[in-house]
Amino acid sequence: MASQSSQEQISVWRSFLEVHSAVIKALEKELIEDQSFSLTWYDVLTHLSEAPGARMQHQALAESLLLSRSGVTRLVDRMAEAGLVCRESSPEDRRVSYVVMTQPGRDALDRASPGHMHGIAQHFVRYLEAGDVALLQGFFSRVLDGESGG
Amino acid sequence: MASQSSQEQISVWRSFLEVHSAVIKALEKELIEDQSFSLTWYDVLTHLSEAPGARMQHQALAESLLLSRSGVTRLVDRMAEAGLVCRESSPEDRRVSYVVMTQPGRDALDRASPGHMHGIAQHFVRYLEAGDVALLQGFFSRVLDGESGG
DNA sequence: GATGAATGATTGCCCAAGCAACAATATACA
DNA sequence: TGTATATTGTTGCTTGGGCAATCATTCATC
Repeated sequence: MASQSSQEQISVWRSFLEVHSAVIKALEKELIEDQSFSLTWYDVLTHLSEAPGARMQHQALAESLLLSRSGVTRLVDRMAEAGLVCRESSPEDRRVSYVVMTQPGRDALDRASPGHMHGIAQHFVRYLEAGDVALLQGFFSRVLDGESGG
Repeated sequence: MASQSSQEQISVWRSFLEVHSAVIKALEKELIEDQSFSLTWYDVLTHLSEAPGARMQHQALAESLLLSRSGVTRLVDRMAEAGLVCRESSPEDRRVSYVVMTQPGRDALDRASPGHMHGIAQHFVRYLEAGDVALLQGFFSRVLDGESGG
């Protein structure tokens, strides 16, 4: 499309960054105030809850969370210490260890979820107008398709 | 608008996060490979270059960069050590110290800028289709207006 | 089957950033 | 004028995350 970026297009990019920062900060703050855990922890729990058996390999979790493997190792350490997840080693492949959501983890997610959804609605979704959803989703999908392949 | 978030709206939010992560990572990688400095440094230089006299107070810089004051102190320490900026204390208010872009800083920005602009075009702007710019800018502006005020 | 390459997770080390406490200075107001 | 309050920047401490090296295990090839 645009081989040279107009000022307006750069401006969209900058606004994108500002929106990200502002909304993330608001959501993180609320989540910590309400549940005393971070957006990252929430993300882990969400991904686990959507995975079959509420269990995922470290590797897969790292990819989903867009984090490095070592980051995930440490993250899981902390969450395990807090009792929200535990590790289980695979009998088939003794290198892999699964991260499994515990009942307290499930409870924590259930407690946090309504508030967080409300936060997303409040700080982001409510600014969407008719037609925005489809268009934004289209744009984001194109970016993700294009970027994942290189 | 939507007081309860549909699945599609949440999905937009998630895609937003993924796009941010993917694009930031790509840009950061390129910038570091090409110029061996980070997106944050680039941001500092950009903001300084747009400020009158290429100088800003720490405070103002922190607000622009969406960073904490202490973060900026340390950031400026590193950039000053690299020679890209320097500090100047204000004669009017002896508490404030200005961050001023040096000539090497200007040069670094000039060297980095074309590549970075190209990166933004490549990883973000080129996925914009006709009509996207206005709509995205509208949405982002509404979010920023709404969020800055509370 | 043995041996070299690939893969999964962990560890050591480092960096960047936030919070809270602080020092220096400026402002308000009594 | 003098004292309380606010503001600016810095510092100590902690945290979260990345990269590269490592260990254990599995796969591939011979």
